Amino acid sequence: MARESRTKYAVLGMLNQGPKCGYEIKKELEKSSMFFWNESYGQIYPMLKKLVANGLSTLEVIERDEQPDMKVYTITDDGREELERWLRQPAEPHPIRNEMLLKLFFGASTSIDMNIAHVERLKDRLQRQQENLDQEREELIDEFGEDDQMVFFGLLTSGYGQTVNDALQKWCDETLEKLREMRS
Amino acid sequence: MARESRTKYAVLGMLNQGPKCGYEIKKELEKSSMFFWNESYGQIYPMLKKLVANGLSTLEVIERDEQPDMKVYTITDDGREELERWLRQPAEPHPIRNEMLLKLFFGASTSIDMNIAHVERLKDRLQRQQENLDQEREELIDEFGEDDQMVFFGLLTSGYGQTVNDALQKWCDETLEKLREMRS
DNA sequence: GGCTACATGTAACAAGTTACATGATTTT
DNA sequence: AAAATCATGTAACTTGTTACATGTAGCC
Repeated sequence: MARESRTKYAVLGMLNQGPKCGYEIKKELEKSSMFFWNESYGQIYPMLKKLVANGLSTLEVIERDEQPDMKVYTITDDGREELERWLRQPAEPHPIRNEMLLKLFFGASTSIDMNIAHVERLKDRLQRQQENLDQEREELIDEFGEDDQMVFFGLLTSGYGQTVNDALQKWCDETLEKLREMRS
Repeated sequence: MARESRTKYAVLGMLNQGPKCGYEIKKELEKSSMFFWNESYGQIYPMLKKLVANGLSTLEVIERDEQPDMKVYTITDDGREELERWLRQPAEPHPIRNEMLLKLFFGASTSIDMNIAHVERLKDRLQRQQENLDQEREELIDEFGEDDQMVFFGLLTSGYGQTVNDALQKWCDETLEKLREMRS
């Protein structure tokens, strides 16, 4: 996609939290509290190499016997500057694709039960996400305390997720009711 | 992206609402009430050609003097079957990328005012979207009435948007308050 | 014995955006 | 006179996913 990639900033931002290897970055992004971003290994590893080539990160190779080398990346001052420059820029809204809503929108072409099933699956996913979000919020506070700068912002984005999650669970319930009414 | 494309079903679904040309499909998808999906011309036009080649749509060329031909596509029974087969399949959650939240998450690396500006821009966008959503909901009901099958499902997806929009406006207000407290 | 976690990477491929080309008509 | 809307399309390009390759260590 010709849309300019944000992978660089996602990775720089992660490294700015502290030195990490590619695997750790991926693990972080897979947490429920990072619901708003994702990157694949196919993006992360080449980007890390590129960051070092451009002086935005340094690399320390940790050799471990019998296990593959671990590559720990550390952000440089230039890297931090690049990150901060991006942070000052307004965010561009990314186009959305929600398959569940697309199916529901065309729902007149299938049975009510099919539509109900789509909404129920969403509700299940929301409930699981909510539990994970709650758990990770607690872990975050336990580990760093509430006054930590990073925790403060983590709680803001986590709160966004919780807000949307709550609202959507209600929408699911209301929608399921309307669909069940339709059926009878 | 190796992830299987849903463009085919988005286009088929649109054609199922009635015969349309590529331009009209794009216009429909640009409406605020279609916030949950997007396609570019670069996807739509080649897909329409492919649908005809696969017998999922027929094509009628309307010649107009001095203006370029208009190509009106009509879904076939095979196309309708293909759409219905997809509607019966569970929806896969699409990965999300929200640049604004990524910036806020890394917010400790910039000034509070920058973070406030990000949230304020989101709030503006939400307000505009809300107005459009309200307007389009009214137009939909005025044009087809509340009992129409298509309208029923359109109102469900529109309601999803309104629910999230409401919740997010509240989140913006709360977040702005927290950020302003931080500043002092 | 098999599964999961740890750890790095790449190549092939698919998907999707943007910019361009073309040109009439309608609105501002 | 300029800008937007109507209308079709493609080529170049970027982005991003998936599948694969490789191997250890620890757990059930």
